[in-house]
Amino acid sequence: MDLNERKRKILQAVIDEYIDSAEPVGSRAISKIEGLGLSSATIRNEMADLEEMGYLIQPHTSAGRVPSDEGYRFYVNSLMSRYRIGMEAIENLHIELENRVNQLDKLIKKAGTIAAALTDYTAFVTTPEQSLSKINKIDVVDLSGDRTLIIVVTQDGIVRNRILRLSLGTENSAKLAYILTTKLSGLSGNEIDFDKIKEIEAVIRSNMTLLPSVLVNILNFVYETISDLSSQEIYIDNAQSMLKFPEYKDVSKAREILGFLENKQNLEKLIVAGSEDSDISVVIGDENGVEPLKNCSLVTTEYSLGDKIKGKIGIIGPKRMDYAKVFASLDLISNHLDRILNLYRGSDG
Amino acid sequence: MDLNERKRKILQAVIDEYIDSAEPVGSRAISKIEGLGLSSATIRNEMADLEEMGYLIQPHTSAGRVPSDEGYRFYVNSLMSRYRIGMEAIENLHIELENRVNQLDKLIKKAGTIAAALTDYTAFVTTPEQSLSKINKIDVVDLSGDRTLIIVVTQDGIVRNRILRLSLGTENSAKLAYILTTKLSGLSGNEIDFDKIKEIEAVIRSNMTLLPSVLVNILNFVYETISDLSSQEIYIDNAQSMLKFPEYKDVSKAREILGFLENKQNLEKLIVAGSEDSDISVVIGDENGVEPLKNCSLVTTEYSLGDKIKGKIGIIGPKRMDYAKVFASLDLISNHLDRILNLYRGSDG
DNA sequence: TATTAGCACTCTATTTTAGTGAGTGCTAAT
DNA sequence: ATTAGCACTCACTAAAATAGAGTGCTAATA
Repeated sequence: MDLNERKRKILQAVIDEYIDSAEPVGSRAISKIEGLGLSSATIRNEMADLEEMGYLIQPHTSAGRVPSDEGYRFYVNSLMSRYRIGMEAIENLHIELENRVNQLDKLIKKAGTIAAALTDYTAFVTTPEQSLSKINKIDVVDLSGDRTLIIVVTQDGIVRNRILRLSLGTENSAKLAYILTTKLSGLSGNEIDFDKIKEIEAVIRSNMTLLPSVLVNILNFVYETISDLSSQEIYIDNAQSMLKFPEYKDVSKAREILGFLENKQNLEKLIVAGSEDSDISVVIGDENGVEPLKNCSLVTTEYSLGDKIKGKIGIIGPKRMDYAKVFASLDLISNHLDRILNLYRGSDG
Repeated sequence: MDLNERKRKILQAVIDEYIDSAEPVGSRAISKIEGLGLSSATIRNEMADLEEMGYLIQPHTSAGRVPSDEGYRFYVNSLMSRYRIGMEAIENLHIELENRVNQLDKLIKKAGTIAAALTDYTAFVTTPEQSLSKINKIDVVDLSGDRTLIIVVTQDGIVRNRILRLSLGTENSAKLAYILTTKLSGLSGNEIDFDKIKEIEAVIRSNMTLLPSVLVNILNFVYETISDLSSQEIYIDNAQSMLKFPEYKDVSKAREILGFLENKQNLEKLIVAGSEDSDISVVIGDENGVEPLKNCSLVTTEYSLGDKIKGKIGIIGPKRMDYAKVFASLDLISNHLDRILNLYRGSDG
């Protein structure tokens, strides 16, 4: 069923107003808005229609209207006006991000912080999913105190390391590093399987003398360290901003949400839920399927590092969040991030 | 001024009770406690004395008593009874920490999580302060897309890296790595000064042909990466537990605290404040000098990695926290952490 | 026919009032 | 020195009164 122009305008006005005030919106407030020129009585009739259509909800008989999830959905898809981010903010973003460009993890984290600052909502970022990242080099360093450090470097500049509790000696370490690098470089984490490991084992056997138990130990560690490549971190920023919304003035609700956000597993579930193939994905209320966040919305977008390696950045906030602003901010940041990350890969900067 | 045995018992009872209930404690409640055998009237007299001495406070005329900061201080220093942690919890701790032993950062983080779980308060951990950590090796890796990765490894197994946006080629990278390692290994971050850098510059000049601007760039990056060694991370765990205490049922207060805890600079200030030379340090209320946390207490202890490299682990909670439990938990964890970290350095594990 | 003014009605939120009870300090008795 | 007894204080709660925002419906109007 289609909405005529007037109904659209009214719906938009109601949602805009509700996003601003968090209070049920009455007909009088809408009738006062410039450019409509309708009396409150007319608005009342229209609002009754919009309620019947499922876009608005009346909390109780003598209250104003509040948008339903469908209302928000319609608003996001077809109604809301674009938000323009100030030049100053863009300038700042530029400076802040450029500053960090030489430390990947910190860059990602910073992007989250900026998203939070720009929107004033809770932001999250995931580190890039690196299971497709190709190995560039493996280093083995002999440490003091009978420990050996294994370092895996990918072509994208990701570094992962683990400490092995045994000593190989400098020479053996170097030899091992050479063998591992030769056999594994150019491969991505998920191309390394049991056969590959067996192959490496054979090469090591024929070039070095190691106790079998030590060898198994080493291979295990190498495998684990490579597996680390596909482990994603999720950072949350500005979580406490949730507390400022009247919808969570009930501390127990706030606690539920913050507790949820503090747990990495929960976030993983949530962020998967937020996946869609469009550029920016919006999950409104119940759609995320996560009980504690049923009154929250989730806006997510992707950034990419190289060809296939992608991470996510997004905003979590109350359903009545300022979608336009959030969209604009995420768009800006993810584009910026893409550009910076690709500068890396392109010509010298 | 000294407290007689009876006053001490009463003060302890009042604080124990208040820690439990968060409500002002009345004379009747104390008189009912086993083993004292005093009427409420007597208790009232004693409590009036304790108030005069500054250990208790009466929120208003007809209310019970609440401990003052001095009261807590006395309680912590001389009154409270020891807390015994269950065998099961110790067992768990053991398992959880052993599991992580091969990834230093994650181990530290995990220790914080366990501290939070054990006490049910907010925990923090700092990564070890590494400015005294000696450099073991410096690696230079030529990446795809005209980028070069510089990796610094310390003898303790700390790895720091940065990406440099220019290409040196494989051969030059190897040469550079060799020179840097030779010149810098065995030195700690704060032993590397301008003269040292000049010295390295000369060596590179005479062994490699690089554009002067490129060379400066490289040296800069090496220096920055080494400086990273002394940058400490601070992790917070279970922050949202603050919300469950009645003292923060006012959301705006809770927000103030959580906002404070989310900011790294704030934490740094706070944790410095928590420094004392004793084994476990306790900062009660105002003592920390930080406005938003004036109703919180801070219990901090140190763990050490190697000889001089130390980090901190601690608990933040309401002033009426269960100090005995927190002490016992931190003690347990820091000892455990020390043991694990020293296993690393001692003989094979 | 679409819009609007007017009005009775509904329901929440705020303020007011009264009442309850935990706790105190003081005094006098033990 | 301790305690029973009592008058008094003050926060908290429940109930009652009030205010006010908003609705739906009807009848008048353009």
